[in-house]
Amino acid sequence: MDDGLDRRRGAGVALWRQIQRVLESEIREGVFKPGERLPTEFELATRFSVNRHTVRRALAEMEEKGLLRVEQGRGTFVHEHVIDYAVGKRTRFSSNLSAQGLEAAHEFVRAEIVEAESAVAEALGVARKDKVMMVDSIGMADDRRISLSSQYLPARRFPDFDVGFRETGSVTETLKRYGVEDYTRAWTRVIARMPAGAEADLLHQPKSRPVLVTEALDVDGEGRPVSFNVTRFASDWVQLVIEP
Amino acid sequence: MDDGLDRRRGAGVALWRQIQRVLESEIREGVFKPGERLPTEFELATRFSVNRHTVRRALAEMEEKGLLRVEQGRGTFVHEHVIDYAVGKRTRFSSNLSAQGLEAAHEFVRAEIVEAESAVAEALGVARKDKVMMVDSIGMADDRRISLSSQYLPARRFPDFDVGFRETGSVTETLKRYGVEDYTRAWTRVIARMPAGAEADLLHQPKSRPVLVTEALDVDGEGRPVSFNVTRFASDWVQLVIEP
DNA sequence: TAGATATAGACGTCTAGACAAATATACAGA
DNA sequence: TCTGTATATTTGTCTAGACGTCTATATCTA
Repeated sequence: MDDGLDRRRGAGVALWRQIQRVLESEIREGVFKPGERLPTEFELATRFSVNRHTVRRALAEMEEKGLLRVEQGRGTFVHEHVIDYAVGKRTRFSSNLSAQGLEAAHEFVRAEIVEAESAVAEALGVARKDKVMMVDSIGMADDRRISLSSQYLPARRFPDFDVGFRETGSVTETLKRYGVEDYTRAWTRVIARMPAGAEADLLHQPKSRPVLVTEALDVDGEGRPVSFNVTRFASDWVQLVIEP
Repeated sequence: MDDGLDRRRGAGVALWRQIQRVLESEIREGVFKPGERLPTEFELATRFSVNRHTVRRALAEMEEKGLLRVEQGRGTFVHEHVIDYAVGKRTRFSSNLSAQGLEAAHEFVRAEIVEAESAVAEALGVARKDKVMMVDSIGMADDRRISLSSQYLPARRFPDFDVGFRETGSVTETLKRYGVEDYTRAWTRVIARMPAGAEADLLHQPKSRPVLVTEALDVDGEGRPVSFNVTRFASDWVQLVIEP
């Protein structure tokens, strides 16, 4: 049976590159659809009559190109639509998603009045141990969990913020109730790291996949800190696009 | 002798990751300097008492991160300074390099009056088979060859352009002799491909390393095409930074 | 019925060896 | 002295096998 490979030595194209080419064209042609699991490494090795390591080399290249998501213990999946999440002056969760035809929602997780620890205090311009409202929520794109946010707001300025947020499901709408008609992004920091167990659980993702973490400050029209946000994005689904 | 590796199974960090970490910190600490060849895979495998494939896995990650240049048959080298070559409205070879503390120069290769073939004719807005001046030159950054350009200019509008170019070594200065006080970039296209044999020779690079090829049109103040450029950049040394 | 445990499935790591391909170097001959 | 050829060096490819690690599913027990 012809597996489409030119096995001659000196043919000039490594077997693993040929396998990559065949699989990439099958993805392009819709044989494997976004989100769908590819045949296992063993199955592909059998199909192409090559060693499993040869197949793994082809899959590794495709993963590097962003075509595949490879998950230990689960399988190899055709990558689905990666969300371009714009981070700029007017970073907005909902408009970021609706611009890409996705339905945005927040799932409230919990809210808590806590004492500001140092990074939070410094960002919000409050004293250490001042009360801040911490609101945890999950960002949904269509039916997928793409982010986990911890939002900190000065408790005195925004009492019962969580109540309004649960009612409106929108940060922007809730802030308006406190007279903050608009806010903008002061700064954003970005790192990548592995999620904590609870984070992975809340994001419905494996512990072995990284999260993209942003720390950001939003300020009101007078430049006063409104909220400090720590957001963990599921990095398989979201890429940040930095707008100057 | 302690090679710095925790070989216990279940230690949680793969051997190849540990090797990568050791080598990366040695590069950071200046044990291996930019441009310098690393010990061979065999030597590293012996040093760390691991299989050569394990070393190759570490080196592959470092290559992917841009830390190393790996050349079949020659060796593995610490990557040197990669030039950020800004491509925007005012793309200029010399200012791109001097902004990074590098000395820019062009080496004239050859000039020839040729008949415009279709891509050139279309870009310059001249008839097929109209005469155009084709000037080949090599772009130098300090003492390194980073680009090979074929520049096409309408021969009637810029007669003997090559003479002025050889005298000034500057496209901008030569164009001023013809009353073109300024020019801007109309469009740029970018692809990557493997070089032809002659291109690799002229760039002093192996045939096995890709080139980044830009096709670009420069226009004068009235929007009239001035030159059409095909530039092959040595992709090991140059990355394009696209400016809107 | 729910939770714990065991098993199966799938990818990840490491070793090992053989041979190919590209480049560098040494040597021979004109 | 220069060119061509042979050899050595170094990375690249492919096979093979064993075992580790993570996840999913099935089964057992309370």
